[in-house]
Amino acid sequence: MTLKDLAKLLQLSPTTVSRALNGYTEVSEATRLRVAEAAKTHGYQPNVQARKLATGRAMAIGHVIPLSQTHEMVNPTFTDMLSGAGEIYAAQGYDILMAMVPEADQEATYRSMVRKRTVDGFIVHGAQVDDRRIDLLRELGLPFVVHGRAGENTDAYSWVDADHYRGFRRATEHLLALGHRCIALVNGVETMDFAHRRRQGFEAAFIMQGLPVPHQYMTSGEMTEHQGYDAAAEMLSWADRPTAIVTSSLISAMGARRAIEEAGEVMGKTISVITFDDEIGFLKNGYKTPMFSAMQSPVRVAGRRAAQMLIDQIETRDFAPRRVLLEPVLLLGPSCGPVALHDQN
Amino acid sequence: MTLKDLAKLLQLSPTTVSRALNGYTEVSEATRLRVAEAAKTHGYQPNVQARKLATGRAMAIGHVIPLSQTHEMVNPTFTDMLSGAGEIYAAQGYDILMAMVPEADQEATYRSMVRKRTVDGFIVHGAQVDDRRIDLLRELGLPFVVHGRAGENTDAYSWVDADHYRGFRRATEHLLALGHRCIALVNGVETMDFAHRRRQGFEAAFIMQGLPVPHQYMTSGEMTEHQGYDAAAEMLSWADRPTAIVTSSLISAMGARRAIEEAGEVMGKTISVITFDDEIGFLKNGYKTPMFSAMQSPVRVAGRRAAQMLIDQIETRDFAPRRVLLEPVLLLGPSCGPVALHDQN
DNA sequence: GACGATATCCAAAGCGGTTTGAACCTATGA
DNA sequence: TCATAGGTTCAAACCGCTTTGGATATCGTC
Repeated sequence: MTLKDLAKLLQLSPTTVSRALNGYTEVSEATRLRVAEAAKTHGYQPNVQARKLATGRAMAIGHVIPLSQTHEMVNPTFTDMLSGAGEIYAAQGYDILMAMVPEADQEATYRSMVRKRTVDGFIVHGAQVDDRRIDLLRELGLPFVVHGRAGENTDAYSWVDADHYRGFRRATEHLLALGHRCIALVNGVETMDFAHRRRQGFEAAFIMQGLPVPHQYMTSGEMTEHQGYDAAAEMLSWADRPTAIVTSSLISAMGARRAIEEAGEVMGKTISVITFDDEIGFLKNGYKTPMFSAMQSPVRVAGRRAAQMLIDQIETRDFAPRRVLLEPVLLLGPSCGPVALHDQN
Repeated sequence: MTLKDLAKLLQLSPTTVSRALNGYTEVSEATRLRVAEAAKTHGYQPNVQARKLATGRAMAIGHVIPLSQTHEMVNPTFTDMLSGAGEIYAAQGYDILMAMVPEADQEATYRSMVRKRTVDGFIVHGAQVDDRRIDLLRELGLPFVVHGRAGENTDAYSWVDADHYRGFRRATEHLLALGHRCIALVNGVETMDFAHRRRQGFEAAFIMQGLPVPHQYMTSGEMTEHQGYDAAAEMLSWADRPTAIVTSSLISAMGARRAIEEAGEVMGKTISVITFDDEIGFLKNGYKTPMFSAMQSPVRVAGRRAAQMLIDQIETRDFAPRRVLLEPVLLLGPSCGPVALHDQN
């Protein structure tokens, strides 16, 4: 059942039928209804490829996911980000065109998607402090929204990001207020923009109170269980070990907790832990009550916001930069306590 | 730069240029080279929409990811599965069209993708024991490959799956050989086909040795850290507690380990743990040495196999069912030991 | 009654490829 | 020498939709 068939059936021209179905005004209400009804009863479904060819629009959004070169690993937050975005796309008739490619092939992937006209815009994942993709995409001309930011100049493109700086500053201030001074940071890889901002927030908390930044307690790496474990185990073996740990993901926090327990310490009593929590589906911070004190910022929400922002740009053709900064919620759980308790150490 | 432009430039007809680029034989080698060169230097890239319209092929594979109705959560293995498949797609010029939709909307999503001709085939994720999607897809007529299987009748469709039954049987036999008799199973949701098979494997190990199946130690649920923790914590509080635990995912195993340590037990000494490990990127079973004894079956490999299988079917138009059963590797780590040590309990 | 405005509809020309059917050469064999 | 076959190339139709630029009918207005 093509448009032509339907038109013939209705004794109308394809033009009119097309217009009737697409809500143009130059069609009488009567025929519009007639067409709509016929379309429904005959199960007419426009051929998407043909429409794309005619309109030049792809009705699809490109998501190019970087694979970390070292371990071909995908950041687990990506799934939830995408499912958030997917809700919006589904509602507005856009498809998700996905590619998971190593860093090195990214530029080629973007270029090819643009040349092939296979998407109307991009969501950029895994923004680095110094991210060449921003310039590339500006050059390519399609609208895009960055999940995260890339370095200092954040005016020239659209983005949706959590306020990692404030989150980590506030978390650190919270620990300082509890009397902690030896606070460790188990951060993500700091070429990633979000990790860079988190580190700055962590440092700012000390600086603003005139305290020295505890560089000796600051580490960074891929956010795995083992990273948290190794970092915590190492530092807990020191004579001047930290009394509190700030981690960058729930999964590192779980590793840190393991090291803490193995060292015979008690989380929340002798060692405090606070973590960032993206609230991804299969890794909950506790079940009924929270397991860790945490800065929460649901990545699913970021996905929704980014998707809507991009679609708005595509449909209005207004590519002026837009921004959304999401404030993490500071959730107090049982994993933090005052420093006083472990004085005797 | 369209085909027509290129043809004019070369003083050839669009027909010839098209044929030259697509490897038809009715073109002399000389002109083929000339065309190829011109295409490259002028950066000609065929318009995908136009080609799709003309050929009727979409050059895209549909991945419809089910969101668990309860928590809108996505199985974390999916990312790695997809990145495995992505390698194959990229090499063969296929795109990934993705949709994450709640159970309830799945049928509609499949139907719409088929009607809109937007994909050439499907990969089915998250197969259930009783999965209506199989019949639906057979009815829809596009080729598809199931990641996993759906119940007993596995002849009528193509699939790629790990041998969950054998994996769990062998793991359980291993524990039995170590003298364990009170063995717990912390399984996934058993409406999922893989979880169902795992349970059967677990039971078979007992049955084959004439031992009673320890139903009181068998639980199932969403495979989260908390699931592992809760199940282990609960059972360890019993008088006749288990001496070993088989878990369905690394993440549940981590929860179980937490409960074990909190209970003052020592994993691998007083309580043994063995787990299934999909080898997903960000959740490694240990770093240099394994953390858990495990049945390993990399989901990334399953992704590659499934993708290749599907593409073969699409390109040969031979939809006869094909199957790949992947044998899990049994990896012995420090989390398992003989039962003798905890006799005094 | 003529005219412009408005509402409604349509033929035909794209969009950018693929594919069918035929034409044109050139070499081969009778 | 001519028919035949094989190797190359092309014009034109087609895929199914959108959109441009009228055409036609209706209506109010002067």
